[in-house]
Amino acid sequence: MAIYLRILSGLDLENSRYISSQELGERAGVSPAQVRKDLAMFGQFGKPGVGYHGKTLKAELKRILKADRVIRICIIGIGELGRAITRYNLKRFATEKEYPFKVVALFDSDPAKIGTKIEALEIRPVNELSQTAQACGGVDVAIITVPAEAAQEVLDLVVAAGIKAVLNYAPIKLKVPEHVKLHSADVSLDLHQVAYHLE
Amino acid sequence: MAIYLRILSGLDLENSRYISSQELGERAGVSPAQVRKDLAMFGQFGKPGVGYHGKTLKAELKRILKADRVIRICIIGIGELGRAITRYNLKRFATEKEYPFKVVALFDSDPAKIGTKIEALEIRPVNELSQTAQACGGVDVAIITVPAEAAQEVLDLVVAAGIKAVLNYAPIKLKVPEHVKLHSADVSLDLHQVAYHLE
DNA sequence: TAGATTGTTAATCGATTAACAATC
DNA sequence: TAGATTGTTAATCGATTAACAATC
Repeated sequence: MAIYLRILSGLDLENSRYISSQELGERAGVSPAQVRKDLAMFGQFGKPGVGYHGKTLKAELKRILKADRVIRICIIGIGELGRAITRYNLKRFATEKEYPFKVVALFDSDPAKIGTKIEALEIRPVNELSQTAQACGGVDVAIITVPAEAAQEVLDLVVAAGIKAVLNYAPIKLKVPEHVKLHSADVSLDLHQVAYHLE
Repeated sequence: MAIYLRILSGLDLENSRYISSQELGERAGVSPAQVRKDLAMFGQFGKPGVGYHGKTLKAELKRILKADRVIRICIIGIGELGRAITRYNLKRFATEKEYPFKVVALFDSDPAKIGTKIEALEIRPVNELSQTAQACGGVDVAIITVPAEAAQEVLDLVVAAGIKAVLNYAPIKLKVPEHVKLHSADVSLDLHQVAYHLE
């Protein structure tokens, strides 16, 4: 679904712009039938014979993806990768009117880092995650960029703080309770994946 | 497959250590049947009644995943993310005896960056990708961490240089010829994905 | 031998695609 | 009206799981 929103965001949507499942599918790299099925899951947004009204569909997708409001994220583990993701998100949020992800808190366990800042955002101690998240007005999504050894422990803190969605970049398989959504991305697993097709 | 190798690497493999599809599946988060099917694709590595010999299976997996030799990677686009991935890989390669991915070249288009170094590795101009890759002894995998606007152009250079495997971190859908393996990872798409499950 | 676990085949499940009546 | 395209149902495809003979 997110890919459709991105495509619509990248398009010049005059008021009269309609887009067919055919065109949307081509741009997204999926079949027209797939597009129609995906969208039909959430309602009847299309008009037979013309397609989907661009502006309307975009608004609907934003609603469905919760991208019609600010989504508050925190980043835990401010090493190279954490720093990169932090800067990337701060910049996009400041620059792009439509980018809904706002970094609201940073955490690390290293006393030397605590108190230092990235842009205007201070790094806080990870063991105070729950209180800090509360104090800064709530966190929707946590991004974990700590070493593999610390990841499960950190994730448990995240769950305890009541955060319901997590993106994990530590190269390890993590356990979460049913009600928490976890997605893991793993650079070295991806590298193996493509390397496997060599020769 | 890569996940099985990681699990075996994390295990203390005495010579008498055998592991069953049951145990391997539990650790990987897949069914025993799935494990057996995956492994059987590449040969008969198991012994009925006992399971898979740890050391042997690990060696086989390394061979299959091409992880029994150094895999040479280059990183194109040395912004925050490129720098983070570079440092991460340089460090792992230097530290972990078994980590097969060696960063051998860095590229950027910014004249201010060209000639500067990360650790001992100099940043080279991206338009000389082909020659530089050749000169430094060949590149197996390219990692693209340039802005979305430049990604397709850079990928075309990568393909022209004869590189057969690419990891893309730019938030855009790229086109490659059939014979090139492309895998894309996308932080903001992942964020939308988990955010979608909020509430 | 009895118990365990493989590799593989058959059965199940889910996801993708094709097709088409409805309709703009 | 004729042409286009939707939403949905039926058909296809592929992937996962169950089951079991073979065998260590």
